[in-house]
Amino acid sequence: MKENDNSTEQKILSAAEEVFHEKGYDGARMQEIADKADINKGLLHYYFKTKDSLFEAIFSVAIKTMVSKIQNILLMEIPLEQKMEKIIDEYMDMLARNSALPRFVLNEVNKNPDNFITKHVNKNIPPIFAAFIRSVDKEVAEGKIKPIDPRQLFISMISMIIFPFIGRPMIQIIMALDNKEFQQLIKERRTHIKLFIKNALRP
Amino acid sequence: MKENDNSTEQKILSAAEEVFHEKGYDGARMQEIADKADINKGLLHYYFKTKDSLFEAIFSVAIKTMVSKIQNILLMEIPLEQKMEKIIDEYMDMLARNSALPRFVLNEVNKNPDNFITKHVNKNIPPIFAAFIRSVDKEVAEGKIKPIDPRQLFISMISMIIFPFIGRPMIQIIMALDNKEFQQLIKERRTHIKLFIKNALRP
DNA sequence: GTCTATATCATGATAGAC
DNA sequence: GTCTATCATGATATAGAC
Repeated sequence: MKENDNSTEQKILSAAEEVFHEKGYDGARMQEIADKADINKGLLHYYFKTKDSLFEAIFSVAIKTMVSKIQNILLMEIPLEQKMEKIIDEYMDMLARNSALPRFVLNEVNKNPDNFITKHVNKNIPPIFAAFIRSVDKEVAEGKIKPIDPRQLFISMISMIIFPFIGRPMIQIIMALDNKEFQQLIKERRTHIKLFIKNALRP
Repeated sequence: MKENDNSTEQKILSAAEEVFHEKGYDGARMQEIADKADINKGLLHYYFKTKDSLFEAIFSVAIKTMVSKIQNILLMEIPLEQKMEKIIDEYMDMLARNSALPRFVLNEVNKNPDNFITKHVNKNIPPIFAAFIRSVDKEVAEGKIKPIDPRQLFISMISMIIFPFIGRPMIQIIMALDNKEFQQLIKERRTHIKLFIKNALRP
């Protein structure tokens, strides 16, 4: 990193990340970002001419955080079960540190899928996923796991990992959990997901 | 229903539902709702004095749609497996008809959990969920299913049902699916989820 | 680079004619 | 009930002094 972490630009980016992640593009206010960065609106516009340009800076990092980790693990030359366990562990670690991230990204992508594709999508994602399909199909053919649609398996795994962070307040209400109890549940969750998938796949 | 479906109020509510579900509270514009209802802003404010009051009308229906179905099924006196299968079938049917609903509700609840609790939560939800816990524990004790934390099981089931509707554009990109292929995947999904859970739980 | 002041514009909301 | 016209506010963005 050649930038000073306490540089004005860095303060702006940190503040903007916080506000955009929490409130989304529509709910975010340039004034609030300026306040949180401890500068005034004029200076904020000096660094980022428009709200859009500031948003793009935040969003591109967010989308990268969301996809690159999975992408890297999918590319590793390790057995399927280890691959899935690694995704579960590392993705849940990342989400525990950035719990507002998935809601933010999924929302903004939904609001403007085309912009998302043209500006932010890595063209070699589908081939990487195709490799996942092949490795599942191979294990099925070898009788190591029960027959299953690899796409459904992948969606189920991702769903079980991400959803609790999006549905948190609802889950807490339904199950009458305070914050500490919810944290504990999340902590235990990676073990649950691994075992759940393993059991579902056993022949 | 004693109301005329083509009454002005009904046209407003339909338009508002569409706009709020799609864009959320912050992104929704009274002008767009008026346009979609084919009236002008003045008349819109005559029926609903503030944006907030109109939002509340839409949100209270949305939250009810999200929770009442599960609630009703959980109250039925049927075996656990049937209960879960019924939730999967009926919830996926409902979401297929209202695909923007979960993102909308989860987002707004997240933005203001307290308001959600005080205004919209049915106080007897936690007891209903406690009954689900008991029925899972019972089946575990009888050796009919593998030992499992009922809360994790419930979260996993709900995650697998709801997430695809929230993560749709991302899933389509990663898997390179067009709209028709995605619809087909969703159609097959209920079978997948039922079998996946059944397999995971078999002793 | 940083600040204050201001322009510009969009949006929610109201007033009043019909 | 329905419309047009208008207000008041607040948000993005710019201009210009230091």
